[in-house]
Amino acid sequence: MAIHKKSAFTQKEQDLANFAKAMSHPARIAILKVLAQRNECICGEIVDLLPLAQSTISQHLKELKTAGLITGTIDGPRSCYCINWKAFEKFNSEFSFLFNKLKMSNEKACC
Amino acid sequence: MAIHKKSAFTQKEQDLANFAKAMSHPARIAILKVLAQRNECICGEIVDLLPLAQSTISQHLKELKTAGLITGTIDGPRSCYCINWKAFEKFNSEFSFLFNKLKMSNEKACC
DNA sequence: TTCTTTAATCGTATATTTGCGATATAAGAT
DNA sequence: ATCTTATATCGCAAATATACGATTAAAGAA
Repeated sequence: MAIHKKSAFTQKEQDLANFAKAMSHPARIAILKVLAQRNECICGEIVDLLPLAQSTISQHLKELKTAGLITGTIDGPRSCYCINWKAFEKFNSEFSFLFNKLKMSNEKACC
Repeated sequence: MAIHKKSAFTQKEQDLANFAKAMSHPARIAILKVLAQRNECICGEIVDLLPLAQSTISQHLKELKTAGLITGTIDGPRSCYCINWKAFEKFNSEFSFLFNKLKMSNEKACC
């Protein structure tokens, strides 16, 4: 394919897509669930909860962090991760704006 | 990696992930936007609106349809696609349930 | 029937993701 | 200083996704 054309779309489209992409793997959904359930920051406990190797979990955490869905601070030999609620609010409102609001005026389905 | 471990997660986690995956590309976000804006079913008009080849658009449409985000009916030599609002409602409620509801009891951030 | 139009599918090249083991890093414990 | 524990990163193999041109299919128009 030579070139990815993602940059040919608007920033909002890319932002929404990136957020969705970060959630596009069940392991990452599961990680977010754990982080959301426990208010306290979690680190390697996730490794015990999920059926994946430590390095793989670490990689998923990195992706979530890069995408801005979670925050993470290094705390000695262990790391601490938390849900970035602000990012979810933003996604939720953008998402709703894009689809729910439009739905209001277009309720009738056609096919 | 040999094996994908997606099946090791719950059905809900997989469903959410699949929905998110369908939206994880700006082209598909853009397609959904077009379908949401025009109440009427769109087909090849999308090809004129997006900077991608016809075959690529068709592939994205297929993915959206397979994931259940849109419906499509063949209408002679042209096809008709529409947003599947029900699927979005379901996603929205699952998503909110997973994160917004939990947020209520865990407002304080930790890191 | 043959031509045209519209959209799906095939084949293929390249990019990205997923996953793991091995290794590196960094701080506390001994 | 050495050992231990917890994470991150590297390197690699396999799976998927992205994109396009070429081809196919299917229905209306000529």
